[in-house]
Amino acid sequence: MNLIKVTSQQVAERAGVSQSAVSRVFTPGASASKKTVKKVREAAEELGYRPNVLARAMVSGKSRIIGLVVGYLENQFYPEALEKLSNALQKRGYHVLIFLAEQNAENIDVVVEEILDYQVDGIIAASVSMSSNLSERCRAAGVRMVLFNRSQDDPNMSTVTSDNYAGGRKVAELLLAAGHRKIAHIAGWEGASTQRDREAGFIAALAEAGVTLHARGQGDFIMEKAAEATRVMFAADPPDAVFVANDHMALAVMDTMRFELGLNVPGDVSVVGFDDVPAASWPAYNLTTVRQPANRMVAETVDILMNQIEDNQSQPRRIAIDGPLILRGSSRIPEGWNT
Amino acid sequence: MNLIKVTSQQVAERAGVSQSAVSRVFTPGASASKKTVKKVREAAEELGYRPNVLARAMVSGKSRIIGLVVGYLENQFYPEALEKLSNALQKRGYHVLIFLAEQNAENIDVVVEEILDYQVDGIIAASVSMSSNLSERCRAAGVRMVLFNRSQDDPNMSTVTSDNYAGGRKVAELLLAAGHRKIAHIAGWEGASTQRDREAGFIAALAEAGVTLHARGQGDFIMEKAAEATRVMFAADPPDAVFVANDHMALAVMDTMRFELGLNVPGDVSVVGFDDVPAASWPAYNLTTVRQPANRMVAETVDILMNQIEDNQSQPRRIAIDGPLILRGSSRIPEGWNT
DNA sequence: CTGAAAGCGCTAACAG
DNA sequence: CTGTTAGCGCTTTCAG
Repeated sequence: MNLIKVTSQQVAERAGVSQSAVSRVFTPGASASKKTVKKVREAAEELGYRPNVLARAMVSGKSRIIGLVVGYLENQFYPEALEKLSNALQKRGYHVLIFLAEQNAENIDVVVEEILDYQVDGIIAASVSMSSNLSERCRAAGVRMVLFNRSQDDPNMSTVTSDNYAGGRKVAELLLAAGHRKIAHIAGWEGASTQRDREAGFIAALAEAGVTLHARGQGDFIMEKAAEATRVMFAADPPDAVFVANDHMALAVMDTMRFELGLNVPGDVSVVGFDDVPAASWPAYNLTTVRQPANRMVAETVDILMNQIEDNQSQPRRIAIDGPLILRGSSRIPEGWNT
Repeated sequence: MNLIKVTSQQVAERAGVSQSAVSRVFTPGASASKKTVKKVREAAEELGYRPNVLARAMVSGKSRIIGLVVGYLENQFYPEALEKLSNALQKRGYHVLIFLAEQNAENIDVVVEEILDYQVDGIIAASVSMSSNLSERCRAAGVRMVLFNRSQDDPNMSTVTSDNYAGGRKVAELLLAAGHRKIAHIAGWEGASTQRDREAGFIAALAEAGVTLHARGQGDFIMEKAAEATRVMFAADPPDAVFVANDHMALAVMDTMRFELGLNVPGDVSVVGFDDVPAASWPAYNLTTVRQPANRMVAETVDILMNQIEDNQSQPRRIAIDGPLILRGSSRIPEGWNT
């Protein structure tokens, strides 16, 4: 049917035109007469020609590759986000070079360098922290970056998150309204802005009601650690409500309560998570949570990145999208709340 | 700290050597004197030079990019596999260009062409079916492909799966040994080899014991469809055991049984899945299942692909790795089985 | 509108 | 071991 590799030169010969004519036909926004286009398209079709993206990237300086750095995929929020991001980017003619980086500062440096080696047009870093050093490195290389679901103080860096602070507040308000007063928190990894913001909002709203945290455990976004924190917490003075920093941990927390500690959720204790991952709505958990609006987060992320790539003047943006509280069965329902 | 883009030429000038000397220093298995190496490395360090992978790919014909096609990420088996694949490949100096393809024949053609445009060295197709037409196209382009967790009759195509037939048998043997006789199956998408093989093994082992399928539902690997199939199945003559074609559906099946139909699992009905995804071991489900040995599947996949890339003579291989039955609490335990 | 020519940044012979 | 010389396949001036 065709040769191993067909070049524009070969198409040109067959079509009886110059090689640059072929290039023009395949370059969006170039000029060629109808006749030329026809001849070239036919020849290309016959030969099974497709432009070599790498060669194009070399000369144009645009690879149409986006580097995507992801911390880990165990938390269902990330596969979902990855899928949406990749689709949105594909739709715009970009493709995704994926890099999995352990949450380790050494490593992330290496990863970013490797990404840069591919002359990517931009980088999306999901749930990874970036030293300003590194972001500086990218800027020097002319590569734009946006942080997804992670914020950073550096005002030069674009970030897209849900409004974690407001989300934390909503959880506190719900728990308070439901009459809880012995309210505990199981925290995620402290290095994450999501953790800090969620907890800050949560604590602030509690404080406004004159309530202080009854207990606090450290789960680091890891299921097993969250389970252990739960055991410890309930071995001491048990709370009557627990806000877990994300759904992923909350699932483990609920399992521990029910199957190890023999507790009834929400009868003995209310549990609220954050993210609204698919498993949160599974009947076995039916977890009350704050939804992170993944679709809108993805849309914003891609928009910002495209703007930065296409318009060099475009300023960094920092966006926090409000996410709704999803009231389900793992928490006591306050009287008079319209569910 | 450094310029926008540093070329080997600039390093050469600074180091006082030729551009090709610089290239040699950065080309594994090239020869350069200690002195040259030192001078070049220093100059490169000072300038922040890193070779342009794309340019290297163009001339060498090797991009060190692997195209990875994935159907969908909702089933937890795939994020896990993706993570392991990507890590294994990174370890060998390759990187992953990821493509999400709906399970749609039209679409997959487009996706493969796009992948080819990037001059990838190989393709891994996870849970996607490939027309022999397409695989022919890849071969013509000199690109090797291996199918992950999906088999195909085409003997020219390398495939890596778990031993789905044997797995199906194991499930039947377990259910039979536990005394079940009204045994049902909720199937996945019929287009998938995994579905066909699992069911074939299952049915064969039942038949050997003189047992025929009590009922059969169609879930297409989709949670909601599996739930609906469960409702229909129990509205008729209820089975006392159900083999669900994968864990992802089995979770929904269990939830439907327990929370909608008020059934006790495994008291009223045993449920067995396939894959051993993380959620299968969560206490809320505690699902008996057949494990797909992801680590070994990934290792084999990468091995085969690397062999094909490095040794052009290398023949296609077709591998099915045996996976153990993981006995948990969602199924009745046969007397005398050592759990 | 079109062809000729000049590279993009790098590797791979080829002489020395 | 090292520098010189060709390109890899393509886009992009530049004349015409």
